[in-house]
Amino acid sequence: MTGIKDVAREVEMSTATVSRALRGLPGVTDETRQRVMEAARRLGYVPSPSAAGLASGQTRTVAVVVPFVTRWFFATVVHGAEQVLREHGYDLLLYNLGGDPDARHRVFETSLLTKRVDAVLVLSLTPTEDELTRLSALGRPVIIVGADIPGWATVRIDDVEAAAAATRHLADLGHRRIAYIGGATEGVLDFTAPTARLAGYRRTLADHGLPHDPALEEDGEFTVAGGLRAGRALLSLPDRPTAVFAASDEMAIGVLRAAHQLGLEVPEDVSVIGIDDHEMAGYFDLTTVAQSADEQGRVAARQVLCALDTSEWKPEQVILPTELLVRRTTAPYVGTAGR
Amino acid sequence: MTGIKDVAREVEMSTATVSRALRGLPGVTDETRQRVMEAARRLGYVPSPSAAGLASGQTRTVAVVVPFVTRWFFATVVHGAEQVLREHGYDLLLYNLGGDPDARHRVFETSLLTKRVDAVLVLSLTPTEDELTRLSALGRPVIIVGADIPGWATVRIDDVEAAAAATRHLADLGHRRIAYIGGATEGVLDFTAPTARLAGYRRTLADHGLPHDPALEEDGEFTVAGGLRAGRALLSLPDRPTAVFAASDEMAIGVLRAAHQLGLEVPEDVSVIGIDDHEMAGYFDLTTVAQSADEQGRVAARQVLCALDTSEWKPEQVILPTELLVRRTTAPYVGTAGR
DNA sequence: CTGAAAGCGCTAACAC
DNA sequence: GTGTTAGCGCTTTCAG
Repeated sequence: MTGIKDVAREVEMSTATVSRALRGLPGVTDETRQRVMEAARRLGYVPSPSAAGLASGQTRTVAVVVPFVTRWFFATVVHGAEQVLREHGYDLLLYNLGGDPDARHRVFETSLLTKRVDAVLVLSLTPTEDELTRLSALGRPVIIVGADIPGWATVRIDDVEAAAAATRHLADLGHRRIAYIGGATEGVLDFTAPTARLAGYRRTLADHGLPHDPALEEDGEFTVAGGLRAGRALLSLPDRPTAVFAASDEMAIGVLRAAHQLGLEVPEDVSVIGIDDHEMAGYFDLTTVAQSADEQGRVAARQVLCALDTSEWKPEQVILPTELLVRRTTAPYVGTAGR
Repeated sequence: MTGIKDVAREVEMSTATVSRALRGLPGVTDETRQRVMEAARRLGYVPSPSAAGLASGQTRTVAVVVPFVTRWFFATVVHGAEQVLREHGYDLLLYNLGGDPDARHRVFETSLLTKRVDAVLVLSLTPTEDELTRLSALGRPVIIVGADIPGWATVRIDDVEAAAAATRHLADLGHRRIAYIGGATEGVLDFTAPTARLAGYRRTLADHGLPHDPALEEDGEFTVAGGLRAGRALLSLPDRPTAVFAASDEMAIGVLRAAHQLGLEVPEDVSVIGIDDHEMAGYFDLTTVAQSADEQGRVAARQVLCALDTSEWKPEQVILPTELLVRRTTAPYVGTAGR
């Protein structure tokens, strides 16, 4: 394997100069740099990240901890982050918890992260106190995406407001029995979004003077399957809701399916709205409160890069905008006469 | 940062012994190992992968090159692979091409892979001759998932047979005008699956003595959007097909949507079948030829591990089974009377 | 079973 | 601008 030494010998210079030239550091003549690059290319020089890492203490790698890569939101954030990291020469180490409580434990516990990455991106999880301690112990920038953890650098949307916007849309259409499908507000894999969205829903109901009926709140586990189940339960109610707000598009799609199975028309019999603007939302004409997962990934990655080359970096909370996208699964409430 | 030296000093032994003990190598008394482990834990010792990598030449990291993390199949394969790799102490470096031709070029061209990973997993791409050369030049195990590259280690399904099974199912139901929606058989990101599936479709048509109508073959780009577009085109034909075989569930879902938009009932007016058993397939009652992406990821990861600790490893081609899952989007052809 | 010592390939002060 | 010189923190012969 040809190393930096070989290149140095080839151009009859010291390895230090070669190293500087190759990395684009100042203090090297343009001509020298040219010769070095040329020689490196000719010799087929390939740098050793291990050696560089050992010597410099920087791995040019960032860890991304994700609950489930298979979920649209997470995959998309990873996609966005990878894009800008790669662009800046950083590699992305994927830690997929996959719903396995042990995996989560292992990742944080045995800090495999240490000495392996320059920074960490945590997606949507609410780290426990203990995990936060370990994360700060890393002494490296940590950016949290999709969760609101006070005091930490986060990139997310305003979940309360997103849910409020969805609920408001339904209320403005005249709906009075508005159901909510969310997710567990605690558990092994806990997120802050479910709690915030539920709060936004309830607050809006109150704001509009609408009664709060606990029977209209269901857990849809943030999956299509869960949304289908919850939707079926809700829409089979004797006094069923005329509108359903699902806290994610995947659950909303499940509700659409549930309505179909029960022979209900959307939006004639029931309005449905989600959150996300999932890639499939458009094909279902699903009205939703759009957020850009991609952008959240990119912004988070930029935060990482910024943290990495700003000596005195301080955690920042950035909130990305959401937008109500009215498509065709929501319609004005027309009373029972409309059916 | 406490290193191996600190642990050595603590137990009053050489770093060599500590290293051996920590890695579970033979030639260390049980008692010594106990003391070392204990001391390491107490001191909060964290190994440095860079140092270990530099000294041993092994990074305990495998690269996974994926066309689009956001696509169900790829995300699921990654999920499966990550699971077994992590279990065996390997990290997963994600290279997401994201449809960017430059990205692809960069990943293979500037062999960032070298000296950085112990093995490479390539998902679905058909590497070019040049890329294959570079891959072999790595001198490391390379496993290809979801593509048929003769001479290389691959893990995949029999795409020809999967497509044949789907087509056969439709033909057996009495359909004679069976459309096919696939993907480009060449391009920047080219896969072998589209070609194989098209072949399976055509072959089965011929086997059943059904005419081959080029007008019934559309490109759906393997996305819901593409499937919707292709489905709309196909189902708007004057003499429209009575059944549509989409080479992926995502496209099939697009077709379902197209049918709905055109006011056609599935399966009464048109039968639809896909391939994958995508997580959403069940909710659409989509008949499909199931493949386990998860399992392909796991098997591929096991191949990697095997290759890594078998000195004389030879590439193996493993083909995983598929299964026709008849749900409710396909039905017997009942002639025009049925409409 | 354990230890000594020589690197692995590069970076970073510090000289010149 | 460029060279010299120490390491970075491990693993790995080779001795004992």
